Amino acid sequence: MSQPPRRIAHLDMDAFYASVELLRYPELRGQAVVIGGRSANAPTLRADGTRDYARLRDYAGRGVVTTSTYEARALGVFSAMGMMKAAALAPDAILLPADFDSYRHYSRLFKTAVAGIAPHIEDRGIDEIYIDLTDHPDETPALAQRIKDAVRAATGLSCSIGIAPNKLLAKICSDLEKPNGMTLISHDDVPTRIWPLPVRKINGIGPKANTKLIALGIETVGQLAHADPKLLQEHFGLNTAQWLRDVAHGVDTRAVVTSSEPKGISRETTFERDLHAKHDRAALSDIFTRLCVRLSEDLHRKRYAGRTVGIKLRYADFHTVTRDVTLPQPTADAATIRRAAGECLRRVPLEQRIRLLGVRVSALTPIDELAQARFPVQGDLFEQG
DNA sequence: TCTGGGGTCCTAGGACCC
DNA sequence: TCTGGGGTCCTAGGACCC
Repeated sequence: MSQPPRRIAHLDMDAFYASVELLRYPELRGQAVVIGGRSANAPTLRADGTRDYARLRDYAGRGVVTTSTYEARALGVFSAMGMMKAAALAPDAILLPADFDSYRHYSRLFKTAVAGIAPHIEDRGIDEIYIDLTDHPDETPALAQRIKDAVRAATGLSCSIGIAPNKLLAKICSDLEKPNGMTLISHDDVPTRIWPLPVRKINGIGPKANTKLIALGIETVGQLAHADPKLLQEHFGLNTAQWLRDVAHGVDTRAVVTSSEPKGISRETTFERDLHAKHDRAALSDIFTRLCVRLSEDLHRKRYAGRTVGIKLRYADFHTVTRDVTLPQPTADAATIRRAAGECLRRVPLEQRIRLLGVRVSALTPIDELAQARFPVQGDLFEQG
């Protein structure tokens, strides 16, 4: 029994953070604008009422580009690029600090607007969603346009939509005609529309796999589709090789998942300058404690407790280590997290300077479920004793 | 001019239990 | 006196995504 093809949309907001900033500062429209860095760069108001914006060239210190306008991208400035490199490429670009509260606000607005039309939504972060339109009565192009119009009406922002028989293809499609794009493909379009694309366009093929594939002479999705299965298996293992072949043929059976529980909650920070465990002991200890307190606050706000407490350390040479410990009972308490994380820290080499410290709680349980389970659990303990 | 912060999933080895 | 497989939990690291 073959299923009728599904109708899956991927909706991606166009240059989301930068576009939200342009709503607030419309005079910047058409200019190269970069969001990122540490938050000392907010525009200041001059006496005559005009704004004084920081320029990328004025930036000094650590940090990466969070996002940029299409004008900045034309100058070679993209997400995740180091700020100093971006400043070398586009010294005159406007620099704005990220304002995540504002982005979350617009995120809620656009998701609510879509849900009013098609409620079967999978959240994929602040600026993108999958929508299962299979059971929606409307015709596809009109429906996609309706969704785009609703997002625009709710936020003033444009988005790009890809609609395809599965999430893999919908995701690739939403990127094909950005910004303000709408791309519909069927499975039959895979050879003409997908095979010419570089393998890196596939969600799940990152920098490492890309480099390996290119070394094997595989640059396009079509070449991947026709690659020798044994060759792929030798270099990627059985599971990944099978997955690579499936995605190259546009095959993806993953469902649109409308709700999920978080697996872990974490806080981390990269220092302004690298710190040494002995030399900067007090400063490090202070940062460590503050991370634990903020993590505890996050856990309480989201109503989760976790049994596994872990740390992450990044050394000056960027080498990263993690340690974790599992407690007998879930916790959200700052002092308990701090103690457990402190134990983890003692199991890690501390000769080299450190650039990043992080704390994480995983193996989560909702606090409300915990409250109901607590008494029976303690009863069991008493019976043993 | 070195590379943020928040996540998910996968792999792999060892402990431990049946 | 040595030897099974399977299952689950814990820990560490890595790739990847937004």
